[in-house]
Amino acid sequence: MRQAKQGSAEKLLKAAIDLISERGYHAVTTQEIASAADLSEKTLFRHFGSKQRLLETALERFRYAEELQILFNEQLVWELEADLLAICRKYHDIMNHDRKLILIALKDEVHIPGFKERRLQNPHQLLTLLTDYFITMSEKGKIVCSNPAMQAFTFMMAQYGAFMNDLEAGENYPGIGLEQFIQENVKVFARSLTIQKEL
Amino acid sequence: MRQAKQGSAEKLLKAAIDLISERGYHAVTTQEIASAADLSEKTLFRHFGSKQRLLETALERFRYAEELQILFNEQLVWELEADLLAICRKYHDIMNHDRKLILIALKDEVHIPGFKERRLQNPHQLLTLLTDYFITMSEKGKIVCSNPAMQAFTFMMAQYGAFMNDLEAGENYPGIGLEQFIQENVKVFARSLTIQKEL
DNA sequence: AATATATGTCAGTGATCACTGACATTATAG
DNA sequence: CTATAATGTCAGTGATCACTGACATATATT
Repeated sequence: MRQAKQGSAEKLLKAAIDLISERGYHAVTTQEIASAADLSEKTLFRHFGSKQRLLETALERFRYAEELQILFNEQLVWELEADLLAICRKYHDIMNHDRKLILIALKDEVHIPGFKERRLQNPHQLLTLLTDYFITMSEKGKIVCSNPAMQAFTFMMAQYGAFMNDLEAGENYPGIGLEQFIQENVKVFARSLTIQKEL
Repeated sequence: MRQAKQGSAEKLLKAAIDLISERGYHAVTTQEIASAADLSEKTLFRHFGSKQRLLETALERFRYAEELQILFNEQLVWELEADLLAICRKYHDIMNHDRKLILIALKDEVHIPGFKERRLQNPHQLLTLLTDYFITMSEKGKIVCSNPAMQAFTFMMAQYGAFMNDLEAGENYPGIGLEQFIQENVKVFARSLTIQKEL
């Protein structure tokens, strides 16, 4: 029955993430989590010892930032619009993967040590990589970029806003989809960075 | 003792907002709220009847969108960069005023009817007003704007992202302040909208 | 002084919840 | 067949929490 144990723990973790991300830690009972996993409450406590420990274990599933590194190391073509598009898509990809965990962190009724730091690792890394990208592009003479760090941040914030908007309510703004937004935003940035300022 | 009653209800509402926005509805007890307001738990229940009703009353404090309307009606000078700056500042002003309520809504462990709608009223209105502004500016020949609604949305998302970033953790990104971000973002947009696309 | 109003104290109720111990069941592995 | 591991059932325990009723107190108005 070894695979049975594995399966049970997984089911419990998934149920916990699903329920807690929707309704919050304190609003979900251990009984509910166990039922959602088709297991008894007893099994939950045998596996994790406490409700808090269950959540902590669940949060360790948070995705790390390697994918982003790979993208920047290998998949860029040094053509502004194409690269920004690729970066955007990877960003939303990663964020969507962690969707429910981000929701839990947002509600954050429970303090889990080190979790906030891990959550922030991705955006921080993206900021660094994007800043370096802008600098290099600037050196290559392909863009005009007076303040790379700030412009990288600005670009990131737009993505973050769109993600949060989508996360919170799905369709707050009828007729405006994420993909459309990404394309428009990339265009705005590309246009702004590829021309001389002449006011 | 009429002003005393007024004062007590206010104190309770403020305490409720403060505590619940920080730790969530279920994590805060009525006892704590009462103590924070320097009143007895009994007084809380005499005023509001239930914990839920207390929160509902507190959330009715949500600011309405008149200020935004006034800004667009009276305070624009039809000069892109100046207007975008003014709009940004007013936006963050309003959002910051509702900061704690937005946090509560984000955690949203309690379903309060009609609250989500009220919360979304502001951004929706801003989107409409900003779109109209872009259209008019385009007609005046002051900007080149192919897709006003989408570009207004894009501009808004950047502001929203920056606000949420600030809301969540204050100083996630050392050395980058909100005001700097606003200025840079306005520049990026202004540059993108004031030139011909020539790719 | 008399009345009304806002608040406090205190002791308690009933519900819920995280968590436990004792014991039974099922399945698998050796 | 037997030992072991995973799960279930059931009946709890102790703590916490929203909420209440009875009664007292303080203050202000008339």
